[in-house]
Amino acid sequence: MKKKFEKKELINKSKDLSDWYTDVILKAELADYAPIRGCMVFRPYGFAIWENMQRILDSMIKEMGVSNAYFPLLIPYSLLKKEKEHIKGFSPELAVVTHGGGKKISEPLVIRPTSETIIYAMYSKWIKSFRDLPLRINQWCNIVRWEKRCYLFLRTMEFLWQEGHTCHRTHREAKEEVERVMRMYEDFYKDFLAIPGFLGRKSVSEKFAGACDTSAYEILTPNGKVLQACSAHDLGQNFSKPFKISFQDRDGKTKYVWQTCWGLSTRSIGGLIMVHGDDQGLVLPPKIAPVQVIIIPIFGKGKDFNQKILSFSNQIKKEIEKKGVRVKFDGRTQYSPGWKFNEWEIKGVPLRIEIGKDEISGKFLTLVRRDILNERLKIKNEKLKVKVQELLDKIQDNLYKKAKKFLREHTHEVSNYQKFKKIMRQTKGFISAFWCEDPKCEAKIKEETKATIRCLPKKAIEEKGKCLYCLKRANRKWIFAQAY
RNA sequence: CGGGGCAUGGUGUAACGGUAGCACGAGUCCUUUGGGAGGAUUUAGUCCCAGUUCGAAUCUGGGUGCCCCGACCA
Repeated sequence: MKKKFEKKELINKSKDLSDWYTDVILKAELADYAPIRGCMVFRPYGFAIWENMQRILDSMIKEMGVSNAYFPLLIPYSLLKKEKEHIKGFSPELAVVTHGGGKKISEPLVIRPTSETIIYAMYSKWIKSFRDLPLRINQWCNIVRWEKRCYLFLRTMEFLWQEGHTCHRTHREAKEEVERVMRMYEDFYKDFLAIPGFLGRKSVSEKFAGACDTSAYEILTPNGKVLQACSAHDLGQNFSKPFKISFQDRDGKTKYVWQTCWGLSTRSIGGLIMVHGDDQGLVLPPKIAPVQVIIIPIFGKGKDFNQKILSFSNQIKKEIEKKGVRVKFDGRTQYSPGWKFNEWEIKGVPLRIEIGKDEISGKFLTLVRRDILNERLKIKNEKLKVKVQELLDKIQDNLYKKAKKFLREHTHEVSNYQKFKKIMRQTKGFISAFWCEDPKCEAKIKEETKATIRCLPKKAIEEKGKCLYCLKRANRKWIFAQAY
């Protein structure tokens, strides 16, 4: 049947990803533009996604033994200056407070672009002995970076994230921490957001300002560009020296601590939207969907009849709720069932239950999966509770498999630079290729193809090969892609 | 920040320098409800600041915001 779309018509995802992206965010009521350049408002539905992510990740962080704390939003400029690479990396995007209480203040205060400096100023006070180590703290907060070009969720001037900051007695311990955290992030992305990706180490030119080593999880979006989904940094002693975070070790000697920091931001919501969405709108993985099941009544003639529909729907809702499923009933009478179907499809609710005359008289229910829209499932009433959970699990699983398939189809092994250029011009995606690890080759490749080094995969092995660009000897295959 | 485009009710659009119109939405009432319901009725607008002009949505300058392409970034 031909649909006559008049309201909330979505732009085709495949036709124009970036228009679709903005459109679906506004129409699904995830977010809206704020009256401040580059800033966005998280609307309740969008914020609920973030709250679910926070809840899950927060418990994972705590399970690792890291505690939450909170540090100030404002950072004295002098503190921020202490680590040279760090200030150099961040100074172009700082928001600075110069006036307070109507007067110019003597030392400008910076709104945190990240909290290393303010946190480490405190750490130097708190750490005295090897017995104080490891010190592992996380904070959930907002960040401001004066970005030139903004994009809902993916790049806004203010964003929300968690940042973990740890101090260790040895470099080895710090490195282990980075690995542990990256494993946690990978699990989070795969198991909850259903997003596969590449985990690995950054090249020198791509690492965090002030880190000696950066690890990241890179995910693929439908247009072949990739997103850095989160990262963890081995800071070495780059910060502990200028910030004087030192301790007396067992041997009586004073040593500087070895540090790590790691973060995951609301950018991940942008990735989630892009990876799973389709022409009908959002498709949310059940594990993080604010509403997992939507019940839509199909009213008819007569008060008694509609009352029956209402009470039956309510009974179904309660039954499902008992199993801990997030379920909502849309009893609005001003909209037709068809209108509601479309509405909740845009919002990406994983499972829909329709309740009308057939359901209240029969012994079955009608269910529709968001990831397979053209199929109406008939479920026996008594099997509902089991089936709902089973279907939610299947949807979660299916979304991951689909994304994984797309990732596999868009990951290429390439040894020839001409072919590399051709892929970057056409489908893009991830390219695995030998690189001699000379930044000059890296820069040239970027200039000529827009592809940058995303990471050296964790699973990479030592092999013999030739650099994609200069043909000199190379020992490892790196992952290239065009970044968002 | 460099290059390009755009800005009209809540949304999408129209109007030669001369009456701001249409559709959707929203409000009220009635009839409807298994894939974006219908009728009646009401409602609301030229992004901001200057300038040109008898007269500006329209022309000029500046600002702001959004989109696209570059540089930067989680």
